[in-house]
Amino acid sequence: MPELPEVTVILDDIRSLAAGKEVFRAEVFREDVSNAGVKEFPRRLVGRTLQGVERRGKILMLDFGDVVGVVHLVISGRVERLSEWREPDKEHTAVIEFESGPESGPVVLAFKKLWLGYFDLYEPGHIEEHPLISRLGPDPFSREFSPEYLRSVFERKAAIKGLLLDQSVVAGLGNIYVDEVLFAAKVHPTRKANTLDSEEIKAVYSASRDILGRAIEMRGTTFDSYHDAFGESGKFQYQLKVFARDGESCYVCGTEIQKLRVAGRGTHVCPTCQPS
DNA sequence: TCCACCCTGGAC
DNA sequence: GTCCAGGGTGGA
Repeated sequence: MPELPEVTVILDDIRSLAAGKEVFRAEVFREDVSNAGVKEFPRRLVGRTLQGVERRGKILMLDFGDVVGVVHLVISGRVERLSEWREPDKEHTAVIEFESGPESGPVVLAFKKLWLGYFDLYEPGHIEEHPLISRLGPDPFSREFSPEYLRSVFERKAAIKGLLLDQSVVAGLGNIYVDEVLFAAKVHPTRKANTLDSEEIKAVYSASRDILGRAIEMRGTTFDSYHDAFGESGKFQYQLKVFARDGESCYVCGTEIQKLRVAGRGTHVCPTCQPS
């Protein structure tokens, strides 16, 4: 479940492995993996050089000069370095081989399990045509993201959890980190956003930056599917206070962590620390 | 504002 | 064999 921290780590890996390298071979497994389709995908990438990488919310942006790869890993997607080229298949949904360096062998990156995800190609000037990117809210680490901003978007009676998951409100939070942020801010996920006082809004703001920042430092949260491009696990799962801890006791007060459904998502909460 | 749907593997 | 999780979309 790659959210902002995991995507950040993956991008760092891709940058260090492949930035400045030319694409030697590129293929997708199936027509629906990319908006370019099976035939056009290689035609538009081979021979181009990866100029740089960037993150927009949970989306990976790979800058190939005349072409931009827009990759969304959604839930199960991951990126892994392979030791050699292999044809894409159901598991290795998209595979890109970069040229060999003078001292290193070829760099082969597999974009795995893009089952609900995709590896779209856009022309640089047309990225905003992407339906999600055009609607993304501010990045949690941007200046735009502030307590004042949150106050303005919280003037709705929707559940706070649903709003924080909404990428047009904040770009990059997903189910794990929203639960953790709300616990840290001592706000119950079902609270109507417009009932938060300014202290609580500030707490949500600070917790978002703090938790995401620490998760990046620990190279993300690893459950079943996420590993970085070097196959390493993140360490933030050891810092989780509520997520996946239902039935266990709260580290702060000892109350049993509950699991409920909010905004259609499994949601973890300490009923004492986060009164509803 | 809510919810079924998309895809797949894994849990029962 | 059935059911569910997960992010995002599109229709009710």
